[in-house]
Amino acid sequence: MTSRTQNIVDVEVIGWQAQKSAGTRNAILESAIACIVEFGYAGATTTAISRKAGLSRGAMLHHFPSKLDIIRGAVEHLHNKRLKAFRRAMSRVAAPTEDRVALGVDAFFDHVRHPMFVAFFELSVAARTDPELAGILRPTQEAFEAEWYRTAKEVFPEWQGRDEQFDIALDLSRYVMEGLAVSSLTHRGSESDKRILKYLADKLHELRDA
Amino acid sequence: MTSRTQNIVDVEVIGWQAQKSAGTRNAILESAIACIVEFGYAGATTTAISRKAGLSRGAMLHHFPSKLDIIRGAVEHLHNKRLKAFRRAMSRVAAPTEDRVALGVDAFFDHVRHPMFVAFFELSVAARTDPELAGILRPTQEAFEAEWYRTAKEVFPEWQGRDEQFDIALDLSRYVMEGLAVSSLTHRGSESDKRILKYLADKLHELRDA
DNA sequence: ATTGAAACCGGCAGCGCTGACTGTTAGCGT
DNA sequence: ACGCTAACAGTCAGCGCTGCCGGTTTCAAT
Repeated sequence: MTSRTQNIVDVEVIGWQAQKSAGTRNAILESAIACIVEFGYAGATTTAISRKAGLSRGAMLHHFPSKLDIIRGAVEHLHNKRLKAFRRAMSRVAAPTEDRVALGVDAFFDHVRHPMFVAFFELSVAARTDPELAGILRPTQEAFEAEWYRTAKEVFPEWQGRDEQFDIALDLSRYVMEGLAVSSLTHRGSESDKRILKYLADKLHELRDA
Repeated sequence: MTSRTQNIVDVEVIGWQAQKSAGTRNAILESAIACIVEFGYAGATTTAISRKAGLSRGAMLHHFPSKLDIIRGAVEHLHNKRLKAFRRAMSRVAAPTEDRVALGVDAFFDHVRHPMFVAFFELSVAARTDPELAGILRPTQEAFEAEWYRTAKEVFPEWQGRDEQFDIALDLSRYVMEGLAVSSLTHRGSESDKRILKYLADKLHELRDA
């Protein structure tokens, strides 16, 4: 109870009441992400975003002067959420369990099936033909990729010294699971996911023990 | 010479001179595909398509009354081209060579790096949030996928009887190479392609000889 | 209580895209 | 030679999206 009160006081001190409309910013960014997932990047218009966020377009443009500002904010927001989710998942994998490889595969597959992945995917595809969006996205993607490699090395120390095999394992995992995810997005969801994931886990074990 | 004259006569008989504007239809469809690759599906406007095709918008709308008609035609056009290219590539793989698996990997990787794949990819992504486009695309995708499985079984008869391994090999190939291709589209081209492709070929050999 | 800033709303103009229209030219059948 | 049809050009209205501006309410500070 004390800490909760303290928390409220903190909020009141740091940001004054009106600042609570940081919640509005948050709602706008969440809405933008939801619209990208639901309507695609081209269909994520400012009208749709403001409506789903529950305020008028004019009010939204008060917080974010232009559409690109919204996108910029949404990318950053997504990046933070994705990093946090990824670290949480990885901390579970890091625990000393019998088969951490299988856990890692499951974790990464969960990540790749999450709506956040869909949003990043849509953004990436749009960025291919939109240099401005590409400029926004590139640093974020590189940051996540670097974090991914770093964390993977950290979580699987037993691979130390077999860099070649480890890199292959990471590439293989990434391509198989991203390919799988993209396939299930564009074509309809497949039925043979389990089979190929089991094969992938087998091969990762081989690469580790070779 | 005779055959050439005969040919001209044939053309004149079957299709009258004005029918040569079937070439115009072809140019429009090629332009549509090029625009999808260059500007993305959302950026492939009728204006851009007509300009790249070298005629006025009004003239283009004479051949294809609506934009969706153009897309329909472009999808069909793409499908035919892709099937032909695929069969040509597979006929080379079918020849009795020392390592047909490696040839197959190379062939499919070429296919996946071809602009046609980019076009289909853009269309697939757009179709995720565009039911009408999805309706156009689905039969085509399924037809190609079916042809892919059929041809693969035909080209690699030595796999006969090991259906389980064969299906895994096909899924693995597809996901790895599509994942690779998509990655090189959205992120920048990677440098470790060769390494993972070599690993893939190794594993395919194992699956064949296991 | 008054003032000022910030959150919010509604409306407006500009722009690009689509689809439909009218007008022009060239080739084919009779 | 004549008329018809089809390929082509150019223009127009309608529509949706973006960005901006004026107006209103709410809240904190003095």
